[in-house]
Amino acid sequence: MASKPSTGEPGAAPGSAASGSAAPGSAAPGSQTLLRGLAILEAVAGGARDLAALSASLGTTRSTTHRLAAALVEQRYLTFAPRDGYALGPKLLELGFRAQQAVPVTRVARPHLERLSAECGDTIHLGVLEGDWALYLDKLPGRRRIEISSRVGERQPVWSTGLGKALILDFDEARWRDFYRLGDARGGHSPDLGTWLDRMRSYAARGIAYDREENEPEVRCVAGPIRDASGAIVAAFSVTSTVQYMDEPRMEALAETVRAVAGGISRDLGWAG
Amino acid sequence: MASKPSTGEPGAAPGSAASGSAAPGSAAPGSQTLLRGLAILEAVAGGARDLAALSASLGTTRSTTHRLAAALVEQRYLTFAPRDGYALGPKLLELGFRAQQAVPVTRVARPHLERLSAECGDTIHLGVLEGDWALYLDKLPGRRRIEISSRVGERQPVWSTGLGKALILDFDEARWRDFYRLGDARGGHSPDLGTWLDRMRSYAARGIAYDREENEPEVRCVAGPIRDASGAIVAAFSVTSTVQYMDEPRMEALAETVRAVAGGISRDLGWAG
DNA sequence: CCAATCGATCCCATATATTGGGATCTTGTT
DNA sequence: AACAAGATCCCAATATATGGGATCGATTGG
Repeated sequence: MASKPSTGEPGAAPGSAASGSAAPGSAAPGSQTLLRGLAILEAVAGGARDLAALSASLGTTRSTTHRLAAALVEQRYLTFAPRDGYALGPKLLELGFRAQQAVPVTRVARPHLERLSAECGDTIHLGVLEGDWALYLDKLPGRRRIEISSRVGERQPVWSTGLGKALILDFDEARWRDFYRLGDARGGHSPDLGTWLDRMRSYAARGIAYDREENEPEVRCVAGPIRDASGAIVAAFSVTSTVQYMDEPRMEALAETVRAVAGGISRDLGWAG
Repeated sequence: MASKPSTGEPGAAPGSAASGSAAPGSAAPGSQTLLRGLAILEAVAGGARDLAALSASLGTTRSTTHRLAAALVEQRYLTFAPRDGYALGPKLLELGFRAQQAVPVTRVARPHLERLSAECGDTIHLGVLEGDWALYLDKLPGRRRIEISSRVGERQPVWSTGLGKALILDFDEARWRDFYRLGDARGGHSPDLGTWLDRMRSYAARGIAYDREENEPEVRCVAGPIRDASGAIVAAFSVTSTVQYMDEPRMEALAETVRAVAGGISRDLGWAG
């Protein structure tokens, strides 16, 4: 029955509506004890403090719950303080930190972006904020005959690209202005400050950034922010094409897709949203 | 079933060795499956990539190992990629981050330490006393090309690190001796007891602890204690670098900075000093 | 000050979830 | 094309986890 538990994540089709809660029917035979132990971890993460709360949360008796919790405490996955009850333990700090180091954004994002690329056929970029610039880390060419002139390792101004704008979506207006001013130094701005800020506000509200030929004529893109476990934006990706493939309706449709993919990558980075 | 009745550790794990995970005499009955699952997590953290390595590492058959690993993958504690094998999963990132947030000191200290990090560019650690050990709760890498080998969630001996010494600055000499003796059990002390106590006295008087290559050659640090509303030392942080960036004059200068930052954090915790 | 209460910890016979040997399948290699 | 390496699946035997209840320690209230 198991469909394809192969590649890390199910994900399947875009717009996975399904709830995130554990599906009761999900097959996981032969690991009840382990699964219950992990459930305790998540119950504690979710705020459970004492045995009663844990027992209720996973539907086991006090004895069982206690035994499992005790094992987790002994292994330092949980801590237990007589007054305050259970809390997440140092081992989780350690493993979480290791996981963070071992997992570059590029590798995590790759499969997601490849799926997206196969689906939409446009050029996709992945990038991070480096100083005052947007740095391109990865690029998936896409199937269109047109070529987007950009290279991995290249830097682009933040204020003018969709990807750049997605990277600074969470910043406050003062910092937005700073980034806009960086453009003044080198060549003209397309939109004036007021217009640009208005757009940024709307992008921030929607959680998606657009680029409607503001940077180069004929070139449009939709970009989404990628968040880590802390919720901070650590990277962004953009879907780019020429205006002939990117009319307004399609941009709207893409926005949903981009949001979904961005969420998927973020979750793989530990984002809980 | 002529399985090995020994629940202990068979051979040494491949790759990185010597995690202190296996509790010596402590038997945790009634949670074998859970314990084995956790062992898999740590084996992967220690570098195990494929089923064979995992099986060897915890002494179970392929079937069992696979079933547990599959459960962990399904719960997103691990990821599995056909080519690369197993790796730590996003759930660990999430729980690790939550664990960090759950410790109030970490949250309060963060902004202060980030400011300090931006200013000095060295590696900064935050830690607390857990039993007889200094437990690292947070780490800010710093901008130097050198890398300090330490991990969040890791434990270090108190007597040998600047951070550890800062944590016990308020203790009396009897307890200082106790901590010094803990070092005897495992390997040699750099300074003899008398010298060490002399230094501790001077550190206590100044309210700052140093580490002048006592723990590792080339590595120096300056550490300050963090106090809560009661005035008790509840945490400490250290600024670490190699000797080339840390000559005597700079250590003196840093002492003032560290004292100031430590005071700032302490005040945020309700300290009135 | 003692009784009542709440929660954690421990014990043990029973039922059940887990185990591991091997068959099978998938994927990459010679 | 056949091989090899590793992952995945299946099933009977039994070691393993389960939970009801007793115990213990601490906190609250009368």
